Amino acid sequence: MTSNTNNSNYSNGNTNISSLLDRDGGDTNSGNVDFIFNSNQRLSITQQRIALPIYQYRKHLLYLLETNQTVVVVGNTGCGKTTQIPQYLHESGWTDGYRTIAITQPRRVAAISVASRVATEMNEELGHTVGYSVRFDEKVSAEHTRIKYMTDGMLIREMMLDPLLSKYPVVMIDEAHERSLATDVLLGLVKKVQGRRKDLKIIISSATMDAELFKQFFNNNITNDKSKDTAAIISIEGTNYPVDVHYLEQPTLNYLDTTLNTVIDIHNLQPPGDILVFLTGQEEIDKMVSSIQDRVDAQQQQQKGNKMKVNVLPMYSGLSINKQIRVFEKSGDPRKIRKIVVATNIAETSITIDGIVYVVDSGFVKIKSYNPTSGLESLVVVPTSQSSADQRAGRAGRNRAGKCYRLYTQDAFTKLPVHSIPEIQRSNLAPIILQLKALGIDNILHFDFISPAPTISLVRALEVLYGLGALNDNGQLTQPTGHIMAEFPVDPSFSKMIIQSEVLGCSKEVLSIAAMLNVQGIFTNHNHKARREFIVKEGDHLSLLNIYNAYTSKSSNGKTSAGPWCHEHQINHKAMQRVVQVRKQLEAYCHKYSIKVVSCLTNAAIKDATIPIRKSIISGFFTNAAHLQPDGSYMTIRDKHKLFMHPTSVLCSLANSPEWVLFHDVTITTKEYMKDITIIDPKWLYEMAPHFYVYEK
DNA sequence: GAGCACTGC
Repeated sequence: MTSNTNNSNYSNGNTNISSLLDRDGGDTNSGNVDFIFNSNQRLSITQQRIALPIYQYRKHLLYLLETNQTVVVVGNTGCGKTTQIPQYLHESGWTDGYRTIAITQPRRVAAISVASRVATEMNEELGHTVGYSVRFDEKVSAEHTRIKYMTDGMLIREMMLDPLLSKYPVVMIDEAHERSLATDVLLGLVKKVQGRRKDLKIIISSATMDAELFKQFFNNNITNDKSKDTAAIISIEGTNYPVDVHYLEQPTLNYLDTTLNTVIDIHNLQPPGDILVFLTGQEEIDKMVSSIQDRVDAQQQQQKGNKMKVNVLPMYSGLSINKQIRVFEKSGDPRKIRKIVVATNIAETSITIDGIVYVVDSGFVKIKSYNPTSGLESLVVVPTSQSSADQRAGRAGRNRAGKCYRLYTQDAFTKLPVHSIPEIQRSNLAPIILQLKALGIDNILHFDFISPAPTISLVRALEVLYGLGALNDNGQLTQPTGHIMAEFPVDPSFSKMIIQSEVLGCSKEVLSIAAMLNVQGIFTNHNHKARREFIVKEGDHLSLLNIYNAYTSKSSNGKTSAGPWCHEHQINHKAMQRVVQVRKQLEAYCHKYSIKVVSCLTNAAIKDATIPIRKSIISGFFTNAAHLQPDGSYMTIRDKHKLFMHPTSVLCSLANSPEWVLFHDVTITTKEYMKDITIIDPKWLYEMAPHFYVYEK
């Protein structure tokens, strides 16, 4: 992880919110166009661009793109690839004839911020020559936009309208080494397009370790003659400083104790410089933050250790924006106060914190895992991969030479997997299989994924899609149901439930429930207090609807009382605003496909309005039905999996446990818990999913 | 009576 140390373009210490965004292009520090060199000399935009490491490779890169179909660009954050390559292509004629370069990003903030940065560099308004396209937000001009930043999910969606990507002479897939689900799908898709469009150029931006994998995936040369390769790799030297990596001599039994001791040792023995600690989750991090603070306080009271003050801060995505921003603020004079940030993996990929000199790596990460047999997704703590560990270490070398303390032995490091398991190998594949079907990919089992999706996950996904009525007996997309389901920007279970709700006359209510379930972090306290204040005895889905309706009665028609109302009921206002936005988008899709938005509450013919709503939910989530057992637990009907009711469910407060329930999802902690649960009549299962449940007397 | 890594359409 060492690289050249003789570059001089380190920036000054200003930090602001734009540091939230982990971008290359030299702006990781100030986000302003004018960033300041150590000589305090302000440079013109042109001078800044020329100073970026990638500039020296400009000609070579353009040459490789002329002579290859695919170019893999390897370069650290900071080398300028994301902001500069599209401009080089634009300047050298690739966008002539009203053509556009597409650059995909795994995250929406990144797409927007890079587009904004590049527009500024080109002295243009955003949305003219340079634009972006992300969910809920788009700034592009059909006529003028030549460089378009977008999320990878958005480009997949565009392919439904234009399968050959005919607008684009070049597609650049950025941050491909992160191997997100959407990136992996996109890699397979663009390779397929390249087979039909020899003129389509692909640029993959990747970290060092994966470059060869990407090259081989796109290389069409079947001979041994390397001069006939159709893919090439170019390495850009980065701007990172060397990082000294330290390992434990003996493995630790308790990585949390070792983390605490290591942080205190660094603080007492090492020169000024901020510390970044990698742990696995919220609870762990909050505890560690107070332990570190307590230890430092204690030793200062005894007048021992380092007299420097500390500013210990947590960082994880569940934190409110205001608290997240504190991580990027200067703590004060770095000689007098040391900032210690305790973070999840969010600090490995999504954000860059300035001024970090020491990294403490626990060696663990919490990731999503999927069990195709039970169909359940859960979160598990696992050791990191080598590339992940190197990425973490690199966070210490952004401003000057740094140190990384790995809380495991060097031997253990060599035994770690080189790469993390790509998301596609640990996810429920039903949503992406449906999208691929809609893109005309018939033989899913033979789709060319860069890393193969597990066959059992594929089979399970096909089975669920068939059960939902999206695929017919021949595995083809049904008309119009399957096509409509693929278009909706939610998982197929949700789109099925929405389509069904029109038939049952309750689409207005079901849209609200779908939107509520699609937004995270609605409740601001642990026990979900508001659920009980808005309890509906049939269960959580209807209680969520009740909360949504109560919220909109406060927020609609220009009323301004929604904020205080949210605060009073311990509901996250930002999350509710997003619910409204998601619901609006879903309703727009309903109008597009002539799905009537009707209410069952105003329909006098419906005696119990909760019944059509609950039946609609079953039509999408019929796999998640469970039956009460004598010991108070539940057993899934499908594969006899033992589950418990989560204490935040409103059904927990009932005197008697309901016999039959439907749950939205499962979380595995001390036990396996069902979350968002609704009481059902088992007869409805046969009614709504006859192909899945057979009636037995 | 528990507590949720990170994203995206």
